[in-house]
Amino acid sequence: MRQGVTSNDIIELLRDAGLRPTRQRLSLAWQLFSGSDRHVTAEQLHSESLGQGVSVSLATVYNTLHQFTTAGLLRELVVDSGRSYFDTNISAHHHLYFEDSGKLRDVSGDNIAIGELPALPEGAEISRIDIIIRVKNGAPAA
Amino acid sequence: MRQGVTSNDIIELLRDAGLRPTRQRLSLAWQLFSGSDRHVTAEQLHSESLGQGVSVSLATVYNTLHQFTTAGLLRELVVDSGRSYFDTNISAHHHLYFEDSGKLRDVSGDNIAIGELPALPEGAEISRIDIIIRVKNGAPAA
DNA sequence: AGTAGTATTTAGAATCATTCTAAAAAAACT
DNA sequence: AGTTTTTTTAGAATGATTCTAAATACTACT
Repeated sequence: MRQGVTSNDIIELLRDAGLRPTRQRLSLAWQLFSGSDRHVTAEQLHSESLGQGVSVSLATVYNTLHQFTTAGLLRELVVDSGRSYFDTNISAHHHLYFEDSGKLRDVSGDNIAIGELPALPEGAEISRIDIIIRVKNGAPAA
Repeated sequence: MRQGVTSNDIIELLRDAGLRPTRQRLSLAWQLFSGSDRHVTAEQLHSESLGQGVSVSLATVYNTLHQFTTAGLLRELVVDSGRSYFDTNISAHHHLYFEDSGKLRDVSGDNIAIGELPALPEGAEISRIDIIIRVKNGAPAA
């Protein structure tokens, strides 16, 4: 998300999503949306909050991440079994996953073309296409 | 995998993987590799075994699935957070995931073209590309 | 501002898939 | 048969996540 985000922008973001601007939601939204795009786990976001002196419970972090996801502000990413990442970049794109470090990096959606798919059953609808390029031996370039 | 698999084929499969043909490995390998391709979870395979009167512990099912995966007989699939699927089809292909039912279906790798990727860091290597097409409202066609 | 009513947060318990542990059982080797 | 090595196992442990029910914070209304 763009730079120069104000706290009013964050309040509005929440209001538009139908979520009351509580202390904890404001703080979490600020962490997620005021800088550049991020990929975070619930645990990460939680300890980041505590580190900044903002007290939020882990349960609230989970609740909030799911609310943001439902509101379309985040995209949930399943990359390895056992933990979920949340991506603040909700535009069409894919991921490079560094297996050694557990880090993720975005890949533009333009680089990948999907050809014809098998016919889907009656009434079925594609909700999303996830592409994960798994990389070993190497950390993401800064 | 092809039809007409004999128990000798299964024994050889295990031997080639450097795994002793124990009662439980034979039984699990038979369930996995004697018919057509499958996508299973550890729990599924475990209760299937019990249902057939073959007693195997859940720990052994997990161990065996991982051994088979390491030996290249299976491919582990992460499709939703919290559980792993194992796919007996190890050729290049992708997946249709039916979110409602949790069922998976193979999609030929030919239908998807990957264009140019961002340069990978020094020494990094692509270990796998996973493509999951998530479908809602609809079960897989028989 | 005060208060009623609803939404949110929270600590801690509960859950679920998975992994670990250390002991028992099975297989292989001599 | 006896010894060594591998495998299996029950049950405990782990770790991420969800649930629960009580406490707290927001909002709207007077």
